[in-house]
Amino acid sequence: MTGRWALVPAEDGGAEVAALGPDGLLAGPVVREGDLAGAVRARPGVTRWVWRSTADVQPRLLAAGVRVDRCYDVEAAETLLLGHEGRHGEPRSAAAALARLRGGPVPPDPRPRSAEPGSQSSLFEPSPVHVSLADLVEVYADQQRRHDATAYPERMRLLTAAESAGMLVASEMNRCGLPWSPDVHRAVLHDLLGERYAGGGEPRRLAELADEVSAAFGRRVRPDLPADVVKAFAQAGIRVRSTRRWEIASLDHPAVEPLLEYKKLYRIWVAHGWSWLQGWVRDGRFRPEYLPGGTVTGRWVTNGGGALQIPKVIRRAVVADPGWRLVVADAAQMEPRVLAAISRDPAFMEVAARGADLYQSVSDRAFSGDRGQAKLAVLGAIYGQTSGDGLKNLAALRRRFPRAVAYVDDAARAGEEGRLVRTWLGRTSPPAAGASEDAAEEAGIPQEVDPESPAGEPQQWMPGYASHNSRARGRFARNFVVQGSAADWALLLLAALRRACADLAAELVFFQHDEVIVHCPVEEADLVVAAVQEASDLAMRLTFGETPVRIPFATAVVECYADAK
DNA sequence: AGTTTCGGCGCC
DNA sequence: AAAGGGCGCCGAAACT
Repeated sequence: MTGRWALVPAEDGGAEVAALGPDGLLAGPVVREGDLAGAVRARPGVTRWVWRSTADVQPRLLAAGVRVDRCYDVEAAETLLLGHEGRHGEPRSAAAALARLRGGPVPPDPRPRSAEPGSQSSLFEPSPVHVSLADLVEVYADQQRRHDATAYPERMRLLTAAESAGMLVASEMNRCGLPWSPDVHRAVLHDLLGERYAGGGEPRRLAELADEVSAAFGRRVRPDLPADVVKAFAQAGIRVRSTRRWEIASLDHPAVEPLLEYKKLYRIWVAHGWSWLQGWVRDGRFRPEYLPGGTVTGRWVTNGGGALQIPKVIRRAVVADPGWRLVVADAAQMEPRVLAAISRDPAFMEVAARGADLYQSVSDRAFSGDRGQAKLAVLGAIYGQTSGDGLKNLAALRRRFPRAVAYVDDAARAGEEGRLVRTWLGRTSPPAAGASEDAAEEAGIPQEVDPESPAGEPQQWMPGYASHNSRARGRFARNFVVQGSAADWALLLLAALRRACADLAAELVFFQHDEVIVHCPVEEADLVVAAVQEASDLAMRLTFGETPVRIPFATAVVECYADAK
């Protein structure tokens, strides 16, 4: 009852299970069990459960109070392996993987369903094609071989294991939910927006601000309609291209102030107002649906509820249970530190080895103490800044940290040339739209001219210039290797933290790229604070190998999320 | 009438 | 001051 076991749920609530050998193939009989959770509970020695989809199995285990240490999510792994093989668009269901293996017709993936407040199911409906345990094992064994064919098999194995751990964490957080006080939320809304009027229209404060905007223009203007606002400014003799905050803010006009205030509050009202509260918070918990690997870089997304975009003012509503605390832990300068780890730039690693503010350290070495410039330069290198002071700053950064900048420059060049780039563990960028056209154009092959475009305008792909698309792909690839490798690390962090919490009453309740929240009894708070930093250090070693780089956490123990930092 | 895209802004 | 990466969400506008 040790080692890896495969599991396939049955229609009737039971399951089939079987032990796997070192080659990933069946190493014992297929056992039919009447109770899925019971089948797992009865085999505590299993080190890793291999199944089609965590989102399919894990909710049933959690409902029965069964916890597994590790799993291997075949469909998550299929997605990553296909990506590494440069086959991003192909169906990634287990059934599709099996069909590819057997040379049969490949079924398309089920369509993702749309977000539904309060729903608990997985993003994909259950696969329409049942995959038997024997078939699943066949796919799994083949995946093991495909790991060996990657650039760095050990890293790829770590990546699929980490993504699987992320799936476990996500389904546990989906079930647990984030402690949320509807009373506090309503108080915040009332404070900001005023009373609601019957009929669902704008609350009082928004109506007042709309009136102020109209009064300033001398006519009725709807501040939520960009076209109306642009027209109103034009009539006042001010030409604006859009109504974006940065374009409006500097204008000299009495409508500006109430307009900006309106936009700020309007957003809270529509995105996190009373109807959001009604739809997404039940029994004192906000339950978004986390989707690990939902973005191309490996960052998570949430399906519905906007959990990763909770406005700061609304965080007042995130309140620990009585006698419990929220351990809010924020990784300090995660992405620059990850760049240090993946580039192995000696000077940059030295800077990133310290717990002290990284931007300050960089500025001491390269910007005569100007922290702001150092931060702009570092972020510009990671994001691909193309103009302004960024370029000058980048040159200074390059002089002091040549390997770090070269690392992202190389990625940018690969992206511009339409080549794939990978994160440290092997998550692979999708081929960007237009890449093949640009490559052909650079090779001198004429492209079809868009018949809709005006004849007199120069085409974007005129020889001698990297196209707009090409440069955009460069920026994407540049960012991909850093953001994606940071996401690699974050998965390992979560896995380690989950392990630490398993010995406590503490629960992981929130994760947002470089920030985690653990909900725990007040007595456990100190343990959890230490566990976060230990998990960070472990994740760093596991992900990047021996490196002096550290990612320190700024941690606050609070009763309310808004009181952190 | 239903579906897709756009504009704007929230988060990292 | 303006600009660069990744997302989700909402209502309005633009489509089919």
